[in-house]
Amino acid sequence: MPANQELASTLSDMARMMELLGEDSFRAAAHSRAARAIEGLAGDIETIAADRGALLAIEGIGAKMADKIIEFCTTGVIKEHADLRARVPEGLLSVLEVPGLGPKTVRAMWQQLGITSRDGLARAIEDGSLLTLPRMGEKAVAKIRDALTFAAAAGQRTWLGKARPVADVFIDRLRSLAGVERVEAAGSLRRGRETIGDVDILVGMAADAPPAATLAVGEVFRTTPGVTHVLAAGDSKSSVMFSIDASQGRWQPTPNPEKGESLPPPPPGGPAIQVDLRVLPASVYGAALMYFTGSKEHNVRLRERAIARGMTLNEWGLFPDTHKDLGPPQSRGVTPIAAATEEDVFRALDLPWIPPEVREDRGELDHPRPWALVDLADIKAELHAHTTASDGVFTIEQLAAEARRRGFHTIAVTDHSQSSTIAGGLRPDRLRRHIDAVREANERTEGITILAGSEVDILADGRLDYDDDLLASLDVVVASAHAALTQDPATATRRLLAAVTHPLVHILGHPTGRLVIRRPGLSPDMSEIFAAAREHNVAMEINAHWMRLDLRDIHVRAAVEAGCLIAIDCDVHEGADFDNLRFGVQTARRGWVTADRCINTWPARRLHAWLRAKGRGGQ
DNA sequence: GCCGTTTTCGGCCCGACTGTTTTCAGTCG
Repeated sequence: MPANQELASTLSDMARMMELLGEDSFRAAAHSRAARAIEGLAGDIETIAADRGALLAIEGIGAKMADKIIEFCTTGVIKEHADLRARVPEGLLSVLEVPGLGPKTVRAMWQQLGITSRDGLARAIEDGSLLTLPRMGEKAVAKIRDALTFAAAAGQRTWLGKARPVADVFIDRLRSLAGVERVEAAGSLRRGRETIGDVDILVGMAADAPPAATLAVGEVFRTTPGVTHVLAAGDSKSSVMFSIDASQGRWQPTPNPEKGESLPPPPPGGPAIQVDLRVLPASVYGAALMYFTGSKEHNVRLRERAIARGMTLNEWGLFPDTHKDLGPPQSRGVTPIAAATEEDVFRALDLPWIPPEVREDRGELDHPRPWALVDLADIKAELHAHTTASDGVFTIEQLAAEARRRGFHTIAVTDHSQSSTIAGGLRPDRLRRHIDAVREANERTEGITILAGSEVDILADGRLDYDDDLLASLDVVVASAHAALTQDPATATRRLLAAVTHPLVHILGHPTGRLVIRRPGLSPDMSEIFAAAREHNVAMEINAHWMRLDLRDIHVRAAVEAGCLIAIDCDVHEGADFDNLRFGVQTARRGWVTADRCINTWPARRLHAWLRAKGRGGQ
């Protein structure tokens, strides 16, 4: 595990153990906050920690936390973490992950009943001893039993590309119901995070809609085909489990039984994701949408800002006082300053509308206004696509026709190189013939430019998979690492630097080779890679496939700050891959990419000139 | 444990919902 991630997870574990031990909750929260801050860093924590001042400059990290981080970076452990682990049973943290169980309840289970694992909890349910806990009745126990059954699925996050279609099923179904004015997905899905915990659907009802219409929305929601279980069914709030397709496309794991490998068992009831519904008046939709879009940390910042201006912000609107001792303002008849639209609420807080993707408490409230992030409609070129020559399903012409249909002015044919044998990589002679075929197709085709390229392997030692003469005959060179993805960071850094500094490389394809949830990939020193990419005028790819999303959001942000160009590519193998573009664009937006910074938005003339300049003494 | 256009000490976001209770504790987002 990369050091940043390991430190973040250590601090996060410490926070949860402190909660279980009943220690000061603000102290625990401070550790959680520090963990998040570390997770959001693009730079290597071990480098940063060499300068104590740099650590202290990170928001949420003070003197004591800095010492713990330095201790981690120099010794590999934090003594306090070990002390906490000695006091908290191993399996207790997994009990805390069961939905609906919080630190207070789990602590009571542990202290009063000796429960230290999910198995122990299940036994206490069956023998009835759980009922002896204070405030624990039949219904509460039934809920926990249910949650335990679904914990395997519910505790797991899933891929953005798996969750989005689920949201669309519900949105399409609810949109046309009587009284429904607005339907949208909120939460991490709207923010475009690479993994999704549950899907949040928000429905805004017209002012004249009768109460029955609201109830009908809930009913239709809960009876949607694909719903396997109803978790909650209130008037304005419902939760269900919805079955999802577990396939992982061309990355489907293929275990080798001879080596004793097997797939993990599916969770009981099959793979599923939780979907939550909230129904509210359209007159407060904006405030509610902000609230349910989050992130939680972003919301906290906004509320603090509201308080500093003598106002209160909640999901019902922005209110002109802070008398919280008198009860919620909306139930005291106080008229909100703003509530109907997000724009209204932001404006009343002296802010421009903030795109959902950047609402992560990473400085977005201090951004010089207004926001002008790259948009889906800005993308006019696809620079990474495969044909039947290697492992794609389209011929050159079919690929070009599909790209033209989607409004692109340029499509680059970049089949695999010889070392990617499993993917049907092209030997040099085949590539030469393929280049000729692409050029001929380009001559015959109207309305789009077809470029001859290659996705050339970066070999383990940093050499490219074709010689320079062959590479120089291509219009586009995407250099990608496909093998040896478990190299140590220093070796990986040298390897990728060799590719980025190669004079004929245009784009560094899926730079780390990570797969979301599945595989960590390389962990080179990204700041070195970005500095070299800027100097050598190489674009860093955001691979739009939801399994990859590589570069990831925080690296995109660092690349932008380093002055790099960004490419957003679908890595097309089949038609559906074009549809992943929205995930790539969302990831770019999460990294604060403007349209001008993204080469896929450039007009044909500018893009083609940039490509030609490489390797011919230009730039 | 962090942090400061109210504060270097004393705060730290806010409301809905649920299930348990006769006024509230815990969890969630």
